[in-house]
Amino acid sequence: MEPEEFDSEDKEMLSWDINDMKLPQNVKKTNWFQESPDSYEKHIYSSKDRNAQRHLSSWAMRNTNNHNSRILKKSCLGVVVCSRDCSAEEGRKIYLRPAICDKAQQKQQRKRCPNCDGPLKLIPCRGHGGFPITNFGKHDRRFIFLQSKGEHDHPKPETKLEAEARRTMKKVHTASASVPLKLKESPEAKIKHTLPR
DNA sequence: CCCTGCGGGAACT
DNA sequence: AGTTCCCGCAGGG
Repeated sequence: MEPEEFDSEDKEMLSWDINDMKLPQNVKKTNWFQESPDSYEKHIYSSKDRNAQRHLSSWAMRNTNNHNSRILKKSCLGVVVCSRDCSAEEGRKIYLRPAICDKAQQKQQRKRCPNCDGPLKLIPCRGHGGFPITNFGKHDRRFIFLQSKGEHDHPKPETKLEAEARRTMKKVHTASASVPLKLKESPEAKIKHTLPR
């Protein structure tokens, strides 16, 4: 590394904070979208970047209200692991993506490890002074500013796509066996010609 | 079903 | 008054 001199614009690129009233507008090059910032990081993306728009992250992040419509805040939910710490082939561990909404999360807790069928366990994120990592995003004119605070202290869960794939997989599995199980619980649901689950 | 953003309200400082 | 968490709602996939 040569001691390069930073011109004022470069400094501007590095020194902004999501809370600044004025964010840099003369950005030369935006970052390619990076899915999973691990630690204290800041990125500037084009406002056209769909991934950046959704703040897509391999980490399971849940929206949290900071009563600031300009800045979106999200916090990390951690990762779901097998409580037996089992290993799949080649020593791979089970790192499931925590469900985002509470209802789905409770349902998820009752499920079992896809590998060894043991109980699952949720490891909360404590990477930001003992609290979950937070991500902040601000859409400003031509750019999207994303900033993460904290360093995840747990393994990374499956990506959203992997988690989705897992769910639809299961659906296929159960659909193949058109079973006459639980016929009892259907008080009002009559001849609803819909798919089970 | 589930994800995502929004915003009211409560609790705490 | 500022911040953070909890919860339900609406839009969309």
